[in-house]
Parts: sequence; structure tokens; C-alpha cells
Amino acid sequence: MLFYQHGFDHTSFADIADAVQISRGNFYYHFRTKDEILAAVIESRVENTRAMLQGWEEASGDNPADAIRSFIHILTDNRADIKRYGCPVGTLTAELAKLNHNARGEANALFALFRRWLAKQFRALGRKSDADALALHLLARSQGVATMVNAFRNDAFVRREVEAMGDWLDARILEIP
Amino acid sequence: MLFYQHGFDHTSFADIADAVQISRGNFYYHFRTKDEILAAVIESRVENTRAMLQGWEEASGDNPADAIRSFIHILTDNRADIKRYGCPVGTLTAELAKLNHNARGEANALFALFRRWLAKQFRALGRKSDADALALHLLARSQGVATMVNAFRNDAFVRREVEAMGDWLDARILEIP
DNA sequence: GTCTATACGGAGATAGAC
DNA sequence: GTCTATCTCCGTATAGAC
Repeated sequence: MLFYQHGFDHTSFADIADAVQISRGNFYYHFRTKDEILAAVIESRVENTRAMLQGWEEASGDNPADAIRSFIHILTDNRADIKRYGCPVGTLTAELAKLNHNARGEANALFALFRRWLAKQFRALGRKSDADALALHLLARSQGVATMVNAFRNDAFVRREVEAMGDWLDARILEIP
Repeated sequence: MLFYQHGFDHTSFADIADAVQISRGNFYYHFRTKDEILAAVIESRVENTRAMLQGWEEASGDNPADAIRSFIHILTDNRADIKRYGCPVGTLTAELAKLNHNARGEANALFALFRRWLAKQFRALGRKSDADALALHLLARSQGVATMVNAFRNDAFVRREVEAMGDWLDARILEIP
């Protein structure tokens, strides 16, 4: 999506209309303001994310560690886009924070979706007391990798870090009483 | 700086002129274009960063581990700004990447400054072969924390992660042959 | 050097024909 | 529903007075 590729503020109606192949005027039949488009984009991302997370859960066959590994591997799977545009969630929340935009909360809710889902997996693994902390830690690690690879475009680095996160996860599992 | 607080694209000449207390017209006596201002801002950040890194080195008294700890602690020291605006380097490079801006390289050079400095410290610690990898890892960790705390504004999380990075550093030192 | 006035383009948004 | 034409505002940038 264009908001992801060029940022929300910098994407104009002309850009959008051009991409969707309708005229600028017609746009206002579907959305009254640009903010309304943003809200719809975030809403749609929330839905897709929900579905993706649920899909990982189901594909893991009740193995939370595998579900978490699916999360870790988005870095590898999406590395081409991340190199060019960064993480869609991280860069959007950062931009909206700077714009002091109304939809900031909704964008953060996207992050919270990942956070709660990861915490749920860690809890299912038996990490009752620190599930949320582990979730935040892993989310931060993957955000950090996304930021760095966006700057340095270093594939080897992504591979190393994804592996390191896997090792970290294994170590957390071994710690379980 | 305004570019940090509101982003480069979203900051107008009127905003800047207002902040510096001179008229918009007078601005063009000092800079010919907005991009020239950006270049000057980055240039100035490079200088400040160089000085800061050198200062850490000197304050550490030839103890690279302490120098690295100074780096880790910027997260704690600047957490108020980071909560509101994110990391100045990370958010700038991310924005310029999306704008496909000319100055993208210069902004990344800012990141590279930290990277090389950290690698130098790790090398001084005796990590000859993986100094750069360790530098990138630590840089990514701190970027990740900055992104998360910008979204969630969670002080306890920063404290935990800063401590965890300290522990990680100690473990790397113990590994040295 | 610093100001005011203004040109010029592009942005979001509206009106109204079809 | 989709279009073109148009409005208004704001952004960068320039001209020229002082």
C-alpha cells in the first residue's frame, strides 16, 4: 500500500487515485477525508493481522513455540519490503506519533495485537508471570532488526538475528520449571 | 529540533522561521532550499555525535565496556524525548527512506558512525572477528526499544531492556578467550 | 542582512454535469 | 457512481524595498 511505501503524510490524493485508477473527485464518494482513508487502511490491517496470527496459531498445531517462530520469520519472508520501506507497523506508528495524529491510538492497537498474541503464546508455553515482558522483548528485537536492515540493507545481518532470536526462544523454553 | 519532533516533510518553513524568530523571506539568505537545511541539520548531528562518542571514550578511561554502557544508557537518559518522538536517527532514516530522499545516505552515515564506534569498542575488548556483528546487534536492540517505547510509553520496559543489554554485554566479555 | 509582498504549484476538498 | 472543473489553503521559493 502507498501509505506504507511513501508514508501517510507524503502520499497525496493524486497518488492514490492514480494507483486505484479512479479520478480524484470520485474519491470523495467513497471517503470524506484523507483521515477516513487512513482509518480504513488501519482497520483493514488489523483484520489481516488478526487473520495472520490466527493462521499461525492453527498451523502450529497447538505448539506455541512454532507459532512464535512464525512471527520471527516474517523478518526473513518480508525482507525485500522491509529493506525498502521498513516495518509497516513500526514506521506508521512512528510517523503518526510525530504528526500527533488522531489515529495514533489505532495504529498502536496494531502493535498491541502482536504484543497480546505473543504474550498468549508465551503463557501457553508456561511463562505465566513474564509472558508480556517476553512478548515486548521479542517485538522490540524484530523492530530493531527492521530499522537496521532498512538503513543498511544487510541480508546476512537479518539471517544472524533471526537465528539468534530462535536460540533465544529455545533458551526461554528450557528455563521453564 | 523541529525535524526531529515533527518529521522533515511535515515541518514547514513557517514553523522553522517561527521557531528561529526570523521571517520566512530572510531564511533564503541563509539556505537556498529546504534540502540544504536538512543537509546542515544532519551535518550538525554528525558533529555532535562524533563529539559525544569521543566523550564517552574519554570518560571511560580506556575501558571499552564502560564506553559501550554509556551508549546503552542513552535510552534511559533520553527516554522522555524517545517516548514522544522516537529515536532521532532511526526515525529520520526511516522517513528519508520512504521519501526516497537524496540525503538518505547522509542520514545513514549517522547510523554508521554509531556502528563503527561500537565495533571499535568491541574490537578493543578482544572481539576481533565479530565486532561488527555485535555492534549491529546492540544498535538493533536499542532501536527496537526506542520504537516500542514510542508506541507504548512503558518506562518499566526500558529499564528491563537496558538491564538486559548490560547483562548481554557482560556475557560477551566473559566469552572472550 | 532583514523585511514584506507575491509568484507558483500542489495539496485536500467541493460542485455539479453526466 | 464517476467524471471534470474549480475553490481554497498552504507549502516552497523569489523579488525587491529598506
